[in-house]
Amino acid sequence: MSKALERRAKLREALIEAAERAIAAKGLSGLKTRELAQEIGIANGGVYNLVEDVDELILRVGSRTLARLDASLSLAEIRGAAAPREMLVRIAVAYCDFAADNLELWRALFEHRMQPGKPVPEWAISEQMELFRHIYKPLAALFPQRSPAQLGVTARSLFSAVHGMVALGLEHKLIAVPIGALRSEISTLTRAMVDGLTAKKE
Amino acid sequence: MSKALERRAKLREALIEAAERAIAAKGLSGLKTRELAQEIGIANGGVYNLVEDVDELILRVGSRTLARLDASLSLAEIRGAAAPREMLVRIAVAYCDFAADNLELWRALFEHRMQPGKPVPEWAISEQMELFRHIYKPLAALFPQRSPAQLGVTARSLFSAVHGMVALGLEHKLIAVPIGALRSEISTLTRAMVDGLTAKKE
DNA sequence: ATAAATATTGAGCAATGCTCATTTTGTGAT
DNA sequence: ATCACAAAATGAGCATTGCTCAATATTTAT
Repeated sequence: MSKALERRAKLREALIEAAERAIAAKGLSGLKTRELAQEIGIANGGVYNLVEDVDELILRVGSRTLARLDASLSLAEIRGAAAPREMLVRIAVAYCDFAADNLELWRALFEHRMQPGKPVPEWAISEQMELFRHIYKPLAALFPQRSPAQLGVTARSLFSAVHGMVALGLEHKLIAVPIGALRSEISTLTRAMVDGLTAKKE
Repeated sequence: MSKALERRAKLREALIEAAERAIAAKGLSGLKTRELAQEIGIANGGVYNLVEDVDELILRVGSRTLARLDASLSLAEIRGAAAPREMLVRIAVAYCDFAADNLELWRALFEHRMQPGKPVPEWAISEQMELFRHIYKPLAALFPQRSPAQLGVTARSLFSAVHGMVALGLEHKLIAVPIGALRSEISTLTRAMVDGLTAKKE
C-alpha cells in the first residue's frame, strides 16, 4: 500500500475518533466539521476527502457505538448461565446501563436523520438488526413452538418496549429517573412481559 | 384590546399554524423562519416579534399536537366501556394510530432539543405529564392495593414501553412495519404486560 | 395636529456544510 | 537527480439559516 493511502487511512480513523469524542462530549448537534478538521490537523475541506458526508461520518461513529453495545450485551450474557427469563432481564438491564454510560453516543444512534433524499445505507441497517440477535436465543428457548418469523416479531417488540423505557427514562426533558429506579422498573416490566407472553390463555 | 395587539395575536396564531403545516409536511428540519414569514406576509425579522425563538415556536406547535393527542386518547376511552385491561389496550392502539396519522408532528414532540443552555419551560413538561393521566385510571382499577406513587411509576413504564414499540415500528430507518401488524403487536404486548404485572408471584 | 411610544422592516452578521480552482505533494520513467 | 504527470490537500468562497438591530413606518395620546 502506498504511503499516501496509509496516511489517508490513518486520517480517516482520526477523523472518526474525533467525531466520536465530539458527539460524546457535546451531542450530535455539537459536531462541527471545522473543529474536527482543526483537531486532526487538516484543512476544512479535507474532511470531504476522507468521508462523503457528515451523514457518513455519523454513521461510522454509530457503527463503533453499535459494536461496543453488542460487546456489552454479549458480556452480560456470558457472565454466568441463567434461565431464559432472567437472561432477558439481564440483557435489558445491560442495554439500560450501556445507554446511561454512553448517553450521547447512544442517542446519536436514534436521533440522527439522513439529509433529505439520501436513504440509510444497507450496512447500517443490518448492523442495527443484529441487535435483535441477543434477544432471539432466549426467546426461542421460552417459546419453542413459535416459528422463526414469529420469534423475530416478538424479539422486535420486546426490544422496542425496553428501548422505550430507557429512552424516556433517560430523557432529561421529562423528570430524569434515577438510574437505579430505572433498572428495577425495566426488570419488573421485562419479567411481566415474559410472564404475560408465556401464560396460557384462559 | 388595541388594534395593534389584536393584529399581533392573529399573526401569532397564523405563525404557529404555518409552522404546524411546515412540520407536518416536511418534518422538524423542514421548518424555516423565512418561509414562515413569507407565508404569513411579514418581514423575516418579524417572526421574533411574535415568538422568542424557534424553540418556543416548536413548543407551541407541540402543545397543539399534545392537545389533539389527548383528545384522541379520550375519544378512545369514551367509545364504550371496557374492562381495565382492554381499556389499556385500546389506549395503546389509539396512541399508535395517532402517531401514524400525525407522523411528523408526533415525531417533533420527541425529536426536538432546546438550544444549548435553555431548559424546557415548565408548562411544556407538565403538558407531557398529563398524558400518563389516561393510563392511570385503568391501572388504579387493576392494582387497587398500589399507592399513587407506585401507580405513577407503573403508568410511566407502560407508556414508555408502548411508546418504544410505536417509535421503532414507525421508523423508516428500520424496516417499516405495516400499521396493522404494529397494532396487533402492541395489543399482544400490552395484554402481556398487564397479565404479567397482575399475576401472583409464585 | 403633533409628539411620543410602539411595531415593522430588511440589510446584515455569524455559523456551518460543502465545493472547487489553485497549489502542494507524491510517483515513476529516464 | 530531474522532470512530467497524477493525486491529494488547501482554504477562499458559496448558500443557507437563525437571529439582531438601526432605521423606518405606524399607532396612540394629548
